[in-house]
Amino acid sequence: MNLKELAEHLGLSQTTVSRALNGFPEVGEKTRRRVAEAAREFHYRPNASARKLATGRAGALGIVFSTGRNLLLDPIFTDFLAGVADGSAGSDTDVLVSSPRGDEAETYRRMARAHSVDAVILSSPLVEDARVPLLQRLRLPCVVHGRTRSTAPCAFLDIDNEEAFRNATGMLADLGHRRIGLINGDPGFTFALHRERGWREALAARGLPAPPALARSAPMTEENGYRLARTLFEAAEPPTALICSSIFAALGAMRAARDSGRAIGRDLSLVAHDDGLAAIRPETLTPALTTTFSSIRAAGARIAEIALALAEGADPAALREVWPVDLVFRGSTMPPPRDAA
Amino acid sequence: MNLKELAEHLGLSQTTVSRALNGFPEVGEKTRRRVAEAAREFHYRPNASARKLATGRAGALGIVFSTGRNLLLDPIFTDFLAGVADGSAGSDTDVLVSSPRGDEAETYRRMARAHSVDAVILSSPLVEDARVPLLQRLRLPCVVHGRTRSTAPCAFLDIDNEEAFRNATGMLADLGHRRIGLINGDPGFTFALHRERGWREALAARGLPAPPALARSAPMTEENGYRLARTLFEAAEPPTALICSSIFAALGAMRAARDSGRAIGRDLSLVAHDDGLAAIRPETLTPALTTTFSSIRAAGARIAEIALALAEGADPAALREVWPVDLVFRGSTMPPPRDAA
DNA sequence: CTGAAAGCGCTTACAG
DNA sequence: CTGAAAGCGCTTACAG
Repeated sequence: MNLKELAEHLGLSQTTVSRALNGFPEVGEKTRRRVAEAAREFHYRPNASARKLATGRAGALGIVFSTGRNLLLDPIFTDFLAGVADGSAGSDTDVLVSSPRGDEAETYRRMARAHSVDAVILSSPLVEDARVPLLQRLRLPCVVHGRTRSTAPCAFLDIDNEEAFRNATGMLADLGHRRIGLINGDPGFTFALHRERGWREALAARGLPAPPALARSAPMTEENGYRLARTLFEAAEPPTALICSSIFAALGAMRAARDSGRAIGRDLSLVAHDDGLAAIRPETLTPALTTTFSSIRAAGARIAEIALALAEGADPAALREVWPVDLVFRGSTMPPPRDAA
Repeated sequence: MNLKELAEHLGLSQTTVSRALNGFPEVGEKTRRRVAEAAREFHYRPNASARKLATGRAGALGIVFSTGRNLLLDPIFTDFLAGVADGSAGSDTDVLVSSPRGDEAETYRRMARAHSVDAVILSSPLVEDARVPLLQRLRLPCVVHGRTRSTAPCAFLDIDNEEAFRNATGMLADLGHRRIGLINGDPGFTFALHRERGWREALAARGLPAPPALARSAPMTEENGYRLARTLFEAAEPPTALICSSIFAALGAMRAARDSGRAIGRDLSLVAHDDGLAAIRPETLTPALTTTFSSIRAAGARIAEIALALAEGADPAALREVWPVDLVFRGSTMPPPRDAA
């Protein structure tokens, strides 16, 4: 059943039916009701492509899987995407994911020229991220999950990584730790930069050294968490506390601690950033893990809303948010052992 | 730049330009080259919505995040989706993910009536899955990742879960284990049913008992892996080997083993199913984990191809594949300890 | 408050 | 081998 048939059935014009369905104010109340009734009865749904062509809107938000960055490998992306899908479910806007064939830039160009999306969501931004100026040039509205260096005319939603890791580090220092290691994500990513900065500042504020050797980074897998923790433990003066940028790295660090005879909590304090992944809940581990927590799914939902607003022509400058991050204290953090202080 | 402008610039009709661009055979070679050249020069891209409207194809594959099932919580979904995106990258078909607003069935109805997708991909199928008959009724082609009970007129790609777990169980039994526990996914899912069947058959084939108490199931999180393993260990005659349906559950089982003083490999043999998640590589754990392995990303890519074929009108009956699963032997599996036999 | 008609940008019989 | 024209199913000035 299409609009024409529905209109004929009702003895109305397509114009009126279309207006009634789209909630235009000038349609009479009884007409509107009749139309709504019939639409329901016949399960009428406007053809998505036709509507898009007529309105000029693509009716979709785009996300490109960038093979280069660690996005693909990142299990938390499922939660993020679920959030985006949640956030856009209210509108009739689709979420369109695509894999770059060849060049990632080419994929965005294609999107722009084919008008297949109204706005783009950028994940895992680099400090210097070429996608931002590219999208600018293509006049494709975009919202960044995270931030890039330049406060380019771009919307973003980030969590306060700097403050989160400043707090976590400060808390550990206040417990008496003097050597606090950092197991971070790849240094090109803004979140990693911010977290290291938070770590460094908290140490500096307390007059503690922040030697580069204490801050390591690599893609956030279990294996890398293990490897980096081992490296840190092998130092002449190994850290008594560790902060990990992901729950996966934390798992690896816990394994490294065990392998080197350290009891988490007692011999080694551990804090991890938790994105709220259901598959691994830090509060259920032994011991329960102290975390900096922020739901990545909630972020995804809000990002979809922002993208939708941009698609409607909202001002990007007004759509910039930095969310606070909770520090959740649990059993994995204690004062350092006597002999290590 | 649109088709009309491009045609005017070339001094040709829209018809010819369209045909040249779409590779129709009747276009002259020089004309085709001229057109291709100009299209490249002006970065011409046909408007996606217009093309869709004209051809009647939606140019998209649909995936619905079903809040009810564990899909959302499943980190491996990222890998699957990346595969789907890979597999569809060659065509100009988008992958559209959506969150069900309200009823999941309603979401499919909407997709069907709005013609927003050409085919649907179904993840995490239940043994009895209402989505299959629904999609049938809506005449929306679909491909199942996994299987449902009824060999409904539906395409699918599954891995041979039964054979995989039969092999793994058989291997453990051949090493001398007599009590082999199973930590499985939720029993409503077909993969869980098949895995339990494989486990049961391998035991039966060797005259070993397969008491229901040895086969546990729950959503495959670290915590559940831990909890179920604990339960199994508390039995009068605890298992000397465990097979886990996911790497996350295996992580939990390893933790439970440690907590109960069991050394993996020596005191407790462990096998896990590995989907090929980059964040946790079983070969890098201590000890390296024996696994049944199948790349979920590769499956996603093939599923996209199948969905594309269905969208072109291919016969679903010809598009059914069951992939073999590798059994990769590593350090976590050994003969049981003497005193436990 | 309602309708006839143009237009969105393509594809594709049909005619030559 | 090429083109004029209809049509895909909507939305939306414009007129009444």
